Amino acid sequence: MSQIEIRHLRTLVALRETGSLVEASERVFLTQSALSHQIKELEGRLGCSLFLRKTRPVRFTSAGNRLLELADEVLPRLHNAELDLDRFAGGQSGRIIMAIECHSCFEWLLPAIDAYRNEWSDVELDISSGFHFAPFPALARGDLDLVITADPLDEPGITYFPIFSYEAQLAVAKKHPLVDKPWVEPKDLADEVVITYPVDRERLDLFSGFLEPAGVEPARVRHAELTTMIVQLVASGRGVTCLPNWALHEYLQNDYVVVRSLGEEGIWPTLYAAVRKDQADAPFMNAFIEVAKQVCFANLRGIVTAELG
Amino acid sequence: MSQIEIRHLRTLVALRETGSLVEASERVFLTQSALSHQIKELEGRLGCSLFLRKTRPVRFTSAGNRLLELADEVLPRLHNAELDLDRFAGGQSGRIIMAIECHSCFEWLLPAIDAYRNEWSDVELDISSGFHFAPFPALARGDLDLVITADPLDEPGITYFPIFSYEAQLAVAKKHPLVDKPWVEPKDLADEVVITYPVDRERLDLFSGFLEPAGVEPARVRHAELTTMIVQLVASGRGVTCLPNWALHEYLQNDYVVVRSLGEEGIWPTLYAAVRKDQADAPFMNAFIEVAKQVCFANLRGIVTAELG
DNA sequence: TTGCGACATGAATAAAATTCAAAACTTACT
DNA sequence: AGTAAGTTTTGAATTTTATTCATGTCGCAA
Repeated sequence: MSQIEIRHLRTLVALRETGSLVEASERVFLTQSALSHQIKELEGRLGCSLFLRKTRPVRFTSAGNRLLELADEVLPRLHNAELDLDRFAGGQSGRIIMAIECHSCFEWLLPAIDAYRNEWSDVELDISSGFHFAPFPALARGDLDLVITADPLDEPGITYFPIFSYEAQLAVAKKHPLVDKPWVEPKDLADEVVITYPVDRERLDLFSGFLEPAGVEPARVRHAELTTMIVQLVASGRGVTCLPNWALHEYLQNDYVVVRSLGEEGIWPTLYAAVRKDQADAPFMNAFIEVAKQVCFANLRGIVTAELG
Repeated sequence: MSQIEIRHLRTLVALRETGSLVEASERVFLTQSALSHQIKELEGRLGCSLFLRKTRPVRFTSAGNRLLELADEVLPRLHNAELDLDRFAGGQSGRIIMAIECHSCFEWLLPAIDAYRNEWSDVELDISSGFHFAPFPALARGDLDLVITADPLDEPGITYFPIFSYEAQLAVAKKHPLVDKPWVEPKDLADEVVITYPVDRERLDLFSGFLEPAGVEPARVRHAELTTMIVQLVASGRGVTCLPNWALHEYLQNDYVVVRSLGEEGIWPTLYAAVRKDQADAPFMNAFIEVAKQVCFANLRGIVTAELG
């Protein structure tokens, strides 16, 4: 089947450059005899001779020249591929396909990706929208490489890097009765309309970390896609919402809404980058997480450093 | 040293196309075990894994994808080269570097080359001007592939194909005394100025086939490069010359000169194409000789079919 | 659980590439 | 011509590598 091997191309190139089997053999770190056998066998398989040996330097036949042409096309590409692979092997390059559990995280993730791409231009980057339902199996089997999550489950083969912590705050209209309370208790929301992103409750701090533990169900849950839309509904008194403090910051500045902590201590989720163990030490991956942290701390108001929980 | 082999690229492509080691192994005519070993070893050498096996179809890592990219660049080129080499092996293609001993032969050789090139466009063709002195050693060692000669020496490893025979005729001015003789004898030229191409005497029919056997030396030998120039000198009575009848034809038509045979029978050299034995049966080579003959018989007046001498 | 399909593994085997040692050519020089 | 130096060829021995065979393991679905 496969007649020609890389080895043959290397031999022919060495032969072209040196002009004799003896010198070519030094070049490819083989004995001259090996080269003689090697080429003889190739010529046999190809059915034509590749060069004429009775001259110095050797003369290539048309067939030999055709193979040299092939070598000139192939060997540099091979070399480049090997260089790239060395970088993959050294963790200098790789692929990061991400998914986010935290809906508002797009706001800082996109700038983080942009910043990272400047330094690590040949790392393949993408955000996958396809694995919202079950990101962890996808991460484990390699469909994803990084998941932004607030719930570090203790899965084997997954490493979690903390990014930052924030307060999940309740936002209410300025004239809302809860404004008078220093903080919110779960039962305060029993009669409220709660406005959320259209995602599972487990992925919402308000439910998973506050209402469900207390067994409280709000009067109604209403969905909106965009953060501004949610805040607008809240500001006009159609309900309350729970958002990260850093996402609410600008609306607070503009005096649209009032925010209160959930419970006396407040709820302080931590965002983690979940990564497969085999990539956890790769420089390109660590660099991404570092860049993400830097971008967040530079741009988001109200977040704090997190320790590994 | 050489990490990646063609075989590896083929395996990866099969794997991409089938999605599993089992099917890929059928595709490359190996056992599943062989592929497992092969890839494991490559991964070890490269220092990174190439694909994730726990999924169907298998997922390639960035390194795996990089190798597939390489395969897509390399394998088609390899295939093309193999197709070309098949044609070399089958004698459907090759190289013809020619030299001519017969100085006037450019006149028919160039049109012959043009005609041949139409049909055999990827045969490498060239006329070498570098081996006028010793074309046969050059032919034997492969610097040349074809020599046009009138003297088929019995060299081993060389095959001669006759192209055509012609008469080597003496051209003289219309008022020259020799016009009165039906043919020329060697001694008739003892007092003449002979005009020739500036080449060795052995390559001139007049000397090698007529004067030297008779031990006659002309009064003077004068050289000119171009056939027209030679004929002009002859026409104006500055000397006589010997040229192939087909080269003289047009001047005869125009009544510039008169021609006479050398001896009663005339001298009838035959032009041969001398070819190395290993190329003597190659279709591309036979085709060239056939085309050359056709072109000659179509364009040259006065030539006759030759038999192998 | 069990069974099935797919991949991994280790030892055995087959195949190959390479080396060694010697011979056959080539070339240049005397 | 004869010889010496350098180069390629050759055949057999050897080493290395690729492949197979026979199991073993793992994940997944019934």
